[in-house]
Amino acid sequence: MDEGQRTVRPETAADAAAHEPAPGTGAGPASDAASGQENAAMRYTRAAGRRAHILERVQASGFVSVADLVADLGVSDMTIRRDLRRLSADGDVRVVRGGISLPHATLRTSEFISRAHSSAEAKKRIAARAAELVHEDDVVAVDAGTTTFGVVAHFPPAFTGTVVTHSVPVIQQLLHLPGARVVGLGGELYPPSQAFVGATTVEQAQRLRMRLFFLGAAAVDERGVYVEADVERATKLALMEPADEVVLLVDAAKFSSTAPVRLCGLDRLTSLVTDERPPARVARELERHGVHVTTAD
Amino acid sequence: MDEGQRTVRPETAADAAAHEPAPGTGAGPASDAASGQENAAMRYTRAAGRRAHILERVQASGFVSVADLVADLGVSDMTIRRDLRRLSADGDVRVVRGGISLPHATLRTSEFISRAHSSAEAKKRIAARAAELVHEDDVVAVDAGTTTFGVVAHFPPAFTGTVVTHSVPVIQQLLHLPGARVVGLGGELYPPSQAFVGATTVEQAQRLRMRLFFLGAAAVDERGVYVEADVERATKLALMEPADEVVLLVDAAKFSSTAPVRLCGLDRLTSLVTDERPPARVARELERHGVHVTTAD
DNA sequence: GCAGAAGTGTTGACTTTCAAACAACCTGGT
DNA sequence: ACCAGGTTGTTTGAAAGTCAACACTTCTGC
Repeated sequence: MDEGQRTVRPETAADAAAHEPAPGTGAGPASDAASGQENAAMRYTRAAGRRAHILERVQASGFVSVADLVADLGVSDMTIRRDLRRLSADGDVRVVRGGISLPHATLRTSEFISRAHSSAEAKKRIAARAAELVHEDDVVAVDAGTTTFGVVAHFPPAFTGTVVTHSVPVIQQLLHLPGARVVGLGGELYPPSQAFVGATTVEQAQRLRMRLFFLGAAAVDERGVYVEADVERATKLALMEPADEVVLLVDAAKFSSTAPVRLCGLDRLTSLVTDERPPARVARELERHGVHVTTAD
Repeated sequence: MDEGQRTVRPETAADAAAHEPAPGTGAGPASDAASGQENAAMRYTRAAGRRAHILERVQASGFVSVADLVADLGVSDMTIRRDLRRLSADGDVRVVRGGISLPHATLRTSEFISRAHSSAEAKKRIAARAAELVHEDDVVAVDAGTTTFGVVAHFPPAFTGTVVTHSVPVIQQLLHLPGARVVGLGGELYPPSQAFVGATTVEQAQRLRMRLFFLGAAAVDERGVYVEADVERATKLALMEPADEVVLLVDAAKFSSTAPVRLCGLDRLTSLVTDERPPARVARELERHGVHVTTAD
């Protein structure tokens, strides 16, 4: 480093000439420096625009570093830092070492997603494998639940089909799949599964038809599939009915769990995706009903 | 600092005795050191538990610093850092200087909320003032839109009523209002407003009744209220119909905007909350129809 | 015009974080 | 007992981020 003083200072084209008009006033973004045509009138409106850009950045990705902003906006790190301090005083962002993140309140993707990490590894593998069943132009329904939630994240990036769901986290996730058409089922929010349930939900489901339904459950044994509550049962059944294929996603723990409400028998399933081979008795029964079992390892 | 060597090392109770059993093995969280009873069998299962805790933290708040985790978990910064590297390799978090944040994909509260900051100050004030109209045990509907979105954040913390909405961001926000009963209207997702619209949505709205409806709009003049698209119009009308009071929330910019679709006349409004006094012609017309105008300053 | 206000860039000293290398330690198997 | 493999704490030097003070430029109001 010949002129290497310290760290992240911006280096626009006006670098060779050390003390030129460039320093002193914000030289503007790199593009300006190159084109050289800059309206003097807009110079001092820039601070506000910069802060807007910073907010966009942090809200888009949850965190931006000072260095990134310096590169983006073509101003010095000190200027960025002063903007940050101001934004933080307004409560819009939280300043942390090296950059900013969203303030506590804004974010909170909620306990739901954190629960999704209880057996994160297994669920991730299951979800990835299940997502392989989805065609780019497909009509699929996605159940509420942590495992099924993961499937959406593994959808093909070029997905242009339709997704039906009553799960709030799934809807939220789908906002970022630009090509997808999303049909949401309304109803009353049932907090334990963060999904809409009730008569209205069932009614809406009955009007639909889809090729695939990714089903979640609380427990599975050789006699059938079980869930935690009756309200869940009604909604799940309503979504199974109009689906050509029902794919059950469960991690291995579900084979040794119990849950109070019986959803249906194993004969209602088309396939099952899990992370370990099911116990012998369950496996035998699955085979008897022609359920296709996929083990994601 | 008498023993001040460097930085953030943990300082449990076993601090005075320099080279004791404590260093070398993870001494466990501070509580363990105090109670002293620790099961030897679980010692080396701790790494996984630590990583789970870290995930919870970051998912709860969007960012955690290494220093925080050191204090929380009572291990050295290097250990934390090693955990972080591993989590980041799994794609669960993003390591940034000083800590971790959620990875790009997980978060993305989307452009929507960032748009909410276009005239952030004004909208925040409007939202706060409008939220004062809400009783603790109330039935209110919330329209899609950046301004109306803000209202939910200002609901009384002890709110135990019912909220009806077709807006995804609003639903998401309501997940964190534990007392609230949430009725979501399903339908087809309309990306520009991140809300559900269509015949199904309208139909569901027609079955409801609420005391208050917080309405958003793209433009207002003395002849009425305007929105951007026809699909929005149908949904908004369907929510106005069953509401005892219709409260329109608009920032002052909307008085000088134009939008192509006429929603309704000013006579359909009960109140209007804005940040600057409306232009004379609009104000006169509002008064003529008995619309109560609140200016949030 | 001119003085003050506001916005920036620069410098230099300081603090915090990072990573590699090593040593100490636990656990499980032979 | 002892060794291999994994986990943790410590040291150390380098890299990165932070802050206050100062100098300069442009804008605003008089």
